[in-house]
Amino acid sequence: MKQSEIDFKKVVGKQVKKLRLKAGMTQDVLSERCGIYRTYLSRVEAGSANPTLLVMIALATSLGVHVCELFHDFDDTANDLIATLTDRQRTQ
Amino acid sequence: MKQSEIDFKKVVGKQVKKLRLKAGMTQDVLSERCGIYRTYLSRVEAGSANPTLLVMIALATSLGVHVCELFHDFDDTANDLIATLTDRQRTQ
DNA sequence: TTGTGACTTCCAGTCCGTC
DNA sequence: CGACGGACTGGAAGTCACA
Repeated sequence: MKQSEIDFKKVVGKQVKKLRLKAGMTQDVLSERCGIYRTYLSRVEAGSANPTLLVMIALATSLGVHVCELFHDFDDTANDLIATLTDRQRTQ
Repeated sequence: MKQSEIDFKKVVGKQVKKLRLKAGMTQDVLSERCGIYRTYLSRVEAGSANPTLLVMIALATSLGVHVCELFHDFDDTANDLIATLTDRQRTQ
């Protein structure tokens, strides 16, 4: 697996954790609220899991935020990637 | 499966398709560029697939947009959901 | 060019534990 | 309360034929 992929999962995980703590919830409460398993939520927060679209939507709505919020922090990483790809497009 | 879940996948799929056409790519080109199979991309666009975080990031970067763009259109649906959940929090 | 059915493979997600 | 490990099952993801 590429390094960037690990980063993406880690960034999303950290964001989930941050928002969860901000909302004053335990993993137990949040996991129950959005219908996923607590141990799996733990993996998501740790950045070792690769959650699906529906899981992320469930997390976002249970946290009371828009899905975009989960991706908020890797703007820089993402923009770098986009720049690289745009570059590649231009030069080929 | 709940109706709302189908909607979410459909909305994301439509957004991918819209952005792909806007970039003037065929499914074949986009799928190759982000390393997923064309027929699977077709299912994602149709809203029948439930893509993972890494797939969506690959799609977004290959399309040259931020991941948030993929969720752009279901602001209303999402906000309704959040409102419902916030309500539930308040009343329990 | 794209959509879909059918099939396989492997990981997302569940459930049990321990520390 | 949360991290982590392992074993298991269903579904994400990969592949091809065909319309």
